Amino acid sequence: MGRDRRDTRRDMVLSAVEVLRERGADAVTLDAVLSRSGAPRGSIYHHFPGGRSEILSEALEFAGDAIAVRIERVAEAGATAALRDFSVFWKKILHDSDYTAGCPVVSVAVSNADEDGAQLAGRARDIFERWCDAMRRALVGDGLTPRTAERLATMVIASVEGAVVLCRARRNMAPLDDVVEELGLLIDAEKFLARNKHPRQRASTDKDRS
Amino acid sequence: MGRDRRDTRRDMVLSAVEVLRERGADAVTLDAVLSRSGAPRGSIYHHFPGGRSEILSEALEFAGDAIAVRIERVAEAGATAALRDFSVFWKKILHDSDYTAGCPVVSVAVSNADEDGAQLAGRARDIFERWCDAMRRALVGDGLTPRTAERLATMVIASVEGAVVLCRARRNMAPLDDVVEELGLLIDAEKFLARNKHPRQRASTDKDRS
DNA sequence: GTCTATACGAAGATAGAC
DNA sequence: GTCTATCTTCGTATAGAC
Repeated sequence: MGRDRRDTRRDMVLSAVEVLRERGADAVTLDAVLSRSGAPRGSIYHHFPGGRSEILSEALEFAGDAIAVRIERVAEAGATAALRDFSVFWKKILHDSDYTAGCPVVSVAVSNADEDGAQLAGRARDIFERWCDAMRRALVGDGLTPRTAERLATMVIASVEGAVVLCRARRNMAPLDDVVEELGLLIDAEKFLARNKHPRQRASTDKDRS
Repeated sequence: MGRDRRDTRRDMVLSAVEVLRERGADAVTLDAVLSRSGAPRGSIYHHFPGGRSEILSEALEFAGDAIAVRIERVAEAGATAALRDFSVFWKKILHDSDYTAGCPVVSVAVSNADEDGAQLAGRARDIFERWCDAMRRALVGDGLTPRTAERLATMVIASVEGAVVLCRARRNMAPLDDVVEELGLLIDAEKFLARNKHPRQRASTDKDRS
């Protein structure tokens, strides 16, 4: 339990994250992780007694946590800053990978595999929840009501994640640029409505809630 | 080339679409398609000489085309109607599958597999493009400028697609409800800006375009 | 800790019988 | 058209040597 685990184990997790981003959960095979990380085959069950399942789970956790921490940190600077930082993060991923890499959490969420797939899906849910919550706090700090902030935070995460998928498909940054610009307008609009205390009519009536 | 292909072949494609929605592209195995459709094993290479690759390709095409036609049809009734219809479509998919099914095009886009994966990714791009274009025309019909309409159309597709992913993860409709409501506000805001001819300052300067 | 060897199953694809 | 082998490859996992 010391910290003699350094290179090999960490490299394997990072490689698993890469594969997860580029080719989805099903593509995170032991061979793929080994060839990427250069780790020796004999190290697999030494570092990960749970085998592939454990590697995949840890990769998801690692990647989701890193992004969550990032959002939470910059959220104190306000929603606009958080949105900008979130966007910059994905643009770097997209650019550095030449549009072959996307969001690892989305990858897990859309491949509801069999057995441990349910457990992974649950973790994906928690990670998304954490991202939304950090963004929501940033929006509350900007003066929005809790309910509006929650709705808008979901909008930010959903639209950026969707844009990342579109950017991969189109192999350019246009969708993310478009979404960020519209989100900026939307945040301003919500702030305006909040300042002027105009409880505009909403389309939905808060039914269908969980 | 007649039309004696009826049950078996079509059933296989429909089953492939289901698997694609629920478990991603890699999960579209011949066994999965056969067990779902009930088709006989010997029919595979009779109906699909290209094997698995051909089945997957046709499933993507079939699903993407159906949605494109749907958007294009309702787009004539305006952007708000198109958004509502698009949302209703996904809510039905989510509800009927108990949140186990999502967008088949996203599934393909995030699993950039090796060989024919590149070809599939190209098809996914075309399908997204077609969806965005139909939504863009609806927005132009509502009085928005071409550039604003294009940006907002991308926003609609991206945010709804992202919301579908979040709905699957959370197993409820809240993300989609939130996104649709915010999109309604955004469409109204853009219409207002267009009507009042206020060329507001934009954050981006149209660089980084493809 | 890392290596090799091996077992086992899943999956794609082909050949030939019916 | 459909079925039954069969081949091959790949991926997970284990055992035992070094």
